[in-house]
Amino acid sequence: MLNNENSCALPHKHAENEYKVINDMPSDDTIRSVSGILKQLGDPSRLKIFWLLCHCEECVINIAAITNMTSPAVSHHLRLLKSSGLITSRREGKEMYYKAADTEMANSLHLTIESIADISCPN
Amino acid sequence: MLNNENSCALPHKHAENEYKVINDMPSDDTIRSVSGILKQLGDPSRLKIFWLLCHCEECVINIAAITNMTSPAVSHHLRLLKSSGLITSRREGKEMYYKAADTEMANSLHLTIESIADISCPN
DNA sequence: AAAACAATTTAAAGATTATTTAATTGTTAA
DNA sequence: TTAACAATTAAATAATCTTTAAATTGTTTT
Repeated sequence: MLNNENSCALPHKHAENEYKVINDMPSDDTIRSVSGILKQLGDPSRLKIFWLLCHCEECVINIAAITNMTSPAVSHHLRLLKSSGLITSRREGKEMYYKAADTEMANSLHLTIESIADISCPN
Repeated sequence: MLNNENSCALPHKHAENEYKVINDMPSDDTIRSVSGILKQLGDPSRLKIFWLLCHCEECVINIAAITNMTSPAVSHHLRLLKSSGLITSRREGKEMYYKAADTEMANSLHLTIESIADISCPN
């Protein structure tokens, strides 16, 4: 058993619970997965797009117009958001419509965003 | 009044509520602020450090040992987390001790992280 | 005061990511 | 089937960020 109180792998011994904490630590895969999701919304352009798509369904050129970005840039971010499972798309004629995914993850992140906005910018 | 139903600034008119949504859109400052916070935890190294510091107080070399990083790298990430207000520090002798800030923001983000981990990695 | 330890800073390298422009694909309407 | 519009892709550039190695600062102990 590694990282227990006897093997004493840590340079210093401080807290009593620190080896228990290390044992409960999320795996690298979990860390990567969670940070991968949060990274999506850590970019202001994508956060703006995601917020918008939480509130209405829109086509690419409208998203570009609303967010002051070019279509290719929007397309790039939409692709990332979609492959993270945060948004979905459908085609109708010439246009692609995007909206926030109807999932626990997307809904939960939407709430988190509003909450952070309230806490950090209490206007 | 810009972006109302008459000025018709959008290339296409789709949803009925889209101009209402645009009017309610968070300011660029708010978007930057929220994405700035989320970006902190969008990096796997910082997420790991923050998770650890949500569960115990630790000194820099222990954090480095636990996360398999060098001290300078840890120091760099600690500085970013601290200037975002997510962690605090205190000196005791030669060592600097870090832990998660006791704020609504830090607590809320901790819950969000655990929630995302549960949703995306249901082990 | 010197030596040892802990942490930070700096500068540079390496890696990743965002944006732009141009070209291309897909769909509809003339 | 050609023209027009919407969206994506590709290549290149620009910008940002992470990590490393070396040097420096701060604190304690001998």
